[in-house]
Amino acid sequence: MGKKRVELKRIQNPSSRHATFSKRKNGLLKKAFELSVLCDAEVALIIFSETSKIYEFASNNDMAAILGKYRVHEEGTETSSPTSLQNVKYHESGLEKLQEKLNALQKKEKNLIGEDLEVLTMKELQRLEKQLQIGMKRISDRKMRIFSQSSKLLTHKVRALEDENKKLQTKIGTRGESSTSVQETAAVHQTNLHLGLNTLPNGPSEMTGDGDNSQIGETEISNV
Amino acid sequence: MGKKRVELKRIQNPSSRHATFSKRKNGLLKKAFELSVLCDAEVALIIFSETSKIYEFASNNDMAAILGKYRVHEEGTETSSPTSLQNVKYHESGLEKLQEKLNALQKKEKNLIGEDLEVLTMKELQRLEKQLQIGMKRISDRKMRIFSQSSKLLTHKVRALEDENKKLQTKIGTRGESSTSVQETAAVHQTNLHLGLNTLPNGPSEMTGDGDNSQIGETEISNV
DNA sequence: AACTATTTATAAGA
DNA sequence: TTCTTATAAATAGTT
Repeated sequence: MGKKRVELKRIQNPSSRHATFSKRKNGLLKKAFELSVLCDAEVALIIFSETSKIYEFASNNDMAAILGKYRVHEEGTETSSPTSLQNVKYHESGLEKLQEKLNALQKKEKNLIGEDLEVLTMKELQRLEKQLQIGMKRISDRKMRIFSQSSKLLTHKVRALEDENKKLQTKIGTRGESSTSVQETAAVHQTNLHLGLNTLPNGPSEMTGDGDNSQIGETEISNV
Repeated sequence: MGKKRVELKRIQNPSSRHATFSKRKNGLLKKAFELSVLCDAEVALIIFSETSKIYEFASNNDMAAILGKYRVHEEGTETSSPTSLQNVKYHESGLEKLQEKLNALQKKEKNLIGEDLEVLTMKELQRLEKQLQIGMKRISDRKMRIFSQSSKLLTHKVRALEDENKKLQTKIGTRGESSTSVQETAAVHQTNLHLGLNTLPNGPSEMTGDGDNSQIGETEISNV
């Protein structure tokens, strides 16, 4: 519900993702509360942000009660056998699922760094390659931004120093020789920066582009 | 959001209360799902109707994981804390450490696909880039190997067929016309293979080369 | 369950 | 974060 229809997938831009999270989290909490009041329902809502910050709502302000009730209901649903005490612990704690998750992630990561590729199909390899290209592009962009920022800072510093120098010179009444030396210093900085960029394995814009270079703008750069 | 503004209190009329419950419950579940997808957040939502019918949503379809994480967070909040049975279980099972491992891995993976780069230093970015390049190279090699292998197989097949065909021809005593047809068949196979290579997003040899393509030799290829 | 008139939520931008 | 505004969504009342 905004100025544009939004696609149902992870919002790529981190800052707008966080902004949206903040807004929608509040909306969700509000609606959970409303449902509990209007319809006299028991509602428990737990939200973890990307950074694992927690937000919660529990009708009647009693999370424990609802979670307890939930567990009872789950027991009725369970298909599993009369598990041993060990197994109960294992299952209840969610260790099993976590372990699986971890394994999956480890496999994925290995693939990303080019290991254990033997089991992958051609299609999967293509997908992986694309993913890596996107990663490379983003890293390259990020590096560019850092360079831009440091270049900006240096330029500012140089200008400030130049100004101050001029003032000092007029104050003292000495003129001529040192003025050029300052400008040379600035030139050296710029040259070094430029060389640094050129030695990068890939120029930021030469990647197999998905056309999304628009992020590199003045405003973004200032966010470094 | 309807024809009339609604007061925030229990809806008195039972049937409209139930109707509203049904509608809003669906809305809430939908929005919980959306938040989890759009913002990559972990969301758990449990709803009990007046009649204690249960409705639930858990991001990643893993309620246990979120409730587990919730318990851990609560621990940090608790003023008193002769840890509950649940908490003891959590620690005993080593879930906490696993959780940490998982978090670390997730961060790493995000970096690999070019997300959350903001916190990284230039040095880390460089290292990451190198890692990705290695991954790309290995994937490229792997693709080459698969192609080589399939090409080899086809060549063998073609030769075998050619041989058999010749034998059959001499046996029957028919000569001349079909001999060329066999060679045409072989040519078609080769052409298809070549086209297949060309339709790839990136030709195997056009990668951002660091010049080290020497590993792809006959001996290596036969190890596929 | 479907239909709309309205209210709400929220995306984008400052 | 918070505010504003344009617009998309949710949903109250009704059939």
